[in-house]
Amino acid sequence: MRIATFNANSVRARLDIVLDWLNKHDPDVLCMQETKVRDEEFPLGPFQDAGYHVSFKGQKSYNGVAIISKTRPVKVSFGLGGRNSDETRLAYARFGALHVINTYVPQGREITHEMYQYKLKWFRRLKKYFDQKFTARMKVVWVGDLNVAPEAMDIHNAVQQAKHVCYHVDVRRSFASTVGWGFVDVFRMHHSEPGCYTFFDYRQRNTLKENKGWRIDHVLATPSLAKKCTDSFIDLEPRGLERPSDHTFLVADFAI
DNA sequence: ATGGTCGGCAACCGA
Repeated sequence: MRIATFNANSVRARLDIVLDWLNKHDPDVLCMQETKVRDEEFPLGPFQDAGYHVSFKGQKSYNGVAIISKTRPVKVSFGLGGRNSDETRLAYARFGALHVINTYVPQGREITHEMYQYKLKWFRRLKKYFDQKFTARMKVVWVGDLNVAPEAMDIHNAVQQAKHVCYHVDVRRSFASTVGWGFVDVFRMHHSEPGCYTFFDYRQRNTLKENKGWRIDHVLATPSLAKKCTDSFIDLEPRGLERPSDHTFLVADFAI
């Protein structure tokens, strides 16, 4: 079972990249974030033609999540629940005993911005969501653009980023608390080396060439599932293409 | 400190 995640930054603009990638890497599940499209305009046909089922929730211009899968999920839902459920930031799908949660965590904008507080709160709400819906003994996988570099080794220039909304000590604590609900970072499980990144800012030059990136996309699995993770890797290739996304594809393989 | 580049969408906002 291959599970992958990709922040598309517009599923329509990256459609060819995603379809080519599906064809090449043959994942069972691909979670996408920032699809940036209303549901009625989602390019469903091309995915169906490629043999995939798609569960999606989007809006105009911003956010939007999709779970692309070879089999039809038993159950699908969107959002954290409650007020400001953020349905275009969280997608859930169950495949048999496997529970997949795909999130596009709020970026936070600035440390002083109210969206940063919203981001910290989002991690608390998400932990509660896990508490209410699952137990850490179940096979749960949480993937997506989580907008947090958990450790210094997850950014090329950590010392300069102490006040960045994706690395500040408070956001790392919030993230760690939610991870502490019962998740294992399966990418780190297979890669202890530094210099592994999933995001390369294209507002700056040569970030990919000089490997100046951030590891802010993640695959996190509960222990019983993590135990079955045979490999995880980052595919940098889409960054080298003509119309790259700033994010890469992150893959995890499970012997289930 | 600033600006750099994208995508959506039609002026800027978000990243």
